[in-house]
Amino acid sequence: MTSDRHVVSIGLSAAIVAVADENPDVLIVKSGSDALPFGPFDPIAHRTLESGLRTWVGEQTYLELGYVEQLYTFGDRGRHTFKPGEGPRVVSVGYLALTRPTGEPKAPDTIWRSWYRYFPWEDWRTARPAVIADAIVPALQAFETAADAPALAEARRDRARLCFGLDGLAWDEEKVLERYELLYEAGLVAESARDGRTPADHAVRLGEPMMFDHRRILATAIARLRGKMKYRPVVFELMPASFTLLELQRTVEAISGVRLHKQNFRRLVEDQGLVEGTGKMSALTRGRPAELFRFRREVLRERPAPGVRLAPRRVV
Amino acid sequence: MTSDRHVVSIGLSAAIVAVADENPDVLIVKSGSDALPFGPFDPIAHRTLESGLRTWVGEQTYLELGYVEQLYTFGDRGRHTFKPGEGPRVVSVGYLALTRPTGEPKAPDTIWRSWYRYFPWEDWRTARPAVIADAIVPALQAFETAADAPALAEARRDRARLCFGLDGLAWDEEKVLERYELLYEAGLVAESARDGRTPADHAVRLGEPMMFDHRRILATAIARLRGKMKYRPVVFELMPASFTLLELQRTVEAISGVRLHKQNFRRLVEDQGLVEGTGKMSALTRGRPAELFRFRREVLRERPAPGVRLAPRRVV
DNA sequence: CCATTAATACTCATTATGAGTATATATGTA
DNA sequence: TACATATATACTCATAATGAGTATTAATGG
Repeated sequence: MTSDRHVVSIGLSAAIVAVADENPDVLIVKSGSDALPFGPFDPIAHRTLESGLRTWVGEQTYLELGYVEQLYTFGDRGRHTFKPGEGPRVVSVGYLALTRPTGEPKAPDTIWRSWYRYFPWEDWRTARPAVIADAIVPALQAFETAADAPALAEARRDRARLCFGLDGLAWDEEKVLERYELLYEAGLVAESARDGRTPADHAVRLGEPMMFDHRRILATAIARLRGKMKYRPVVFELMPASFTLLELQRTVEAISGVRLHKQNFRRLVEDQGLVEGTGKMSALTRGRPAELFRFRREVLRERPAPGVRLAPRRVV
Repeated sequence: MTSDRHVVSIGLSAAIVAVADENPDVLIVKSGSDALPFGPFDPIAHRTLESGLRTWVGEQTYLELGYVEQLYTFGDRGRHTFKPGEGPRVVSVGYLALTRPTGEPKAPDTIWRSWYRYFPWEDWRTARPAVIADAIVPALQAFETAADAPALAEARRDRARLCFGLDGLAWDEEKVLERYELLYEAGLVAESARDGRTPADHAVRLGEPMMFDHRRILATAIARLRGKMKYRPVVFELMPASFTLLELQRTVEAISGVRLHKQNFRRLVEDQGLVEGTGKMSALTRGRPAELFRFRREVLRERPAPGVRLAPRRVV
């Protein structure tokens, strides 16, 4: 049934995320270009893919992973650098893992980096990122014009509008992967030329590139986390045992990339029973001291889909 | 980097779904026990996993797949029947595919079957399925009692409550996989004993079993479709070019397994701009003739997340 | 003392949702 | 023909959820 021509090897990659100082950090291995921690799956040693991942991530990064979620399995030829003849084809399984901030990583050549370094157009917390109007919109317009059929041009135009919220359409913070794939197809990220998809003479190189298809995996991870957060209390995997409501809000904002309405956020989070006051006060604030809250685990037993639905603030 | 001990072979399985006569049918291959169409991924012939899937599904079932979505990659040892020594370990990638009803399948040993045959507890359209009160609740109670620690017993109790909507909790039609996994762990499905997870002398064998981990893949497919339908117009992949609003509603109900409030469903679907009237009337109804509608493709360019959010009917 | 910063408590309009009622238009049959 | 039955479609109405504030309180640093 399974002859030799069918064998592949499986690579496991993890987007390991922590939020520190209001930045959504991802663990990066510096090996030439930036890479996600990754390693081969050993079918003899490990019963499941996830246990394989946990093991070598532990060995390689000295991190104990808490929350782990499988994202997607990528098998595209041409988006992985292993050349034909160098052994079996690699199929990569991407994972999202959450952890609390740890300070400097203990493993060599490993650092925490804000994911907005790789996706500068995704951070709308202070303002609409300038790169959108300055570089993305004109480049996508050129991509539209370069289409060899009117229907294709229109389709490209529609994609651009929906992905980047043009012509008054709303910005959808969950469309991270759609945006990256559009930029990839339009030849606006370095990986696109590297994979031979577009000529190497393009001028626009948006965001920091990553090794193999790791930026695509990271885009998938961000999108999944932004969505999941709204109906599962996963943010608390990133928080310390007690925190102020503003700290919680800043964490949600760091991930979603948008600012929220403070009073409504508080109402939401309390009415849903996601947190409970500890009675203690935070000492480290500037204004009026805030109460420290903790995650109410019981919410998992009460509500079918408890999460931090976003209550965005009007754009000022 | 990738030595021989790391090679595996990849199996692709597809839950191919069509709705006919108000039944959510899935394409089944009869080969001993019921199986999903599956085949090995050939890394030499195919550029992507999805193109590999489309090719051999086309060859094996004579179906042209329209909508295809990757579900999950399972690598568990012990949930796949291939024994050690029989070649490389198989990692299976599950897919969901949607198609319009085709009548009898053309491929040999292939039939359409309602998915509720495998998940009888998931069909709440006429009433709460009797199997829940008759078999599931008592068996899960026994499973709770059999726990060797009070904390474990309580955790099992909570899972049962949340999964099956006990003690007045709401039924969440999306928790299909959670329910199946709970029944699997509790030894209440045939696969559990087959995999050696539970003693073979258990009396309860809920639903029709499937080969390998195919029932788990199907559970994942149902859950994904039930969720996705609410924010993406995927139902229309299952509908003919024109249809009455009741036909559309019956399709949504077949998938979700719950009855909807007719007037509110109509309001939702029209206000969202998901459909538009064709001006023609349906001839095949019993009561007052209904207008025929068609899917408004433009909705994809207008709304960020158009879908059929469920407006459930009060349980009578 | 007061400007600044943040926390927390309320208010209010608008929209979305759930559950109907009312009426219209077919078919089949007494 | 009249009416029972089955749908389709149009409206209504109360309640809940959401978005956008205003108002008040409590700290710190000159």
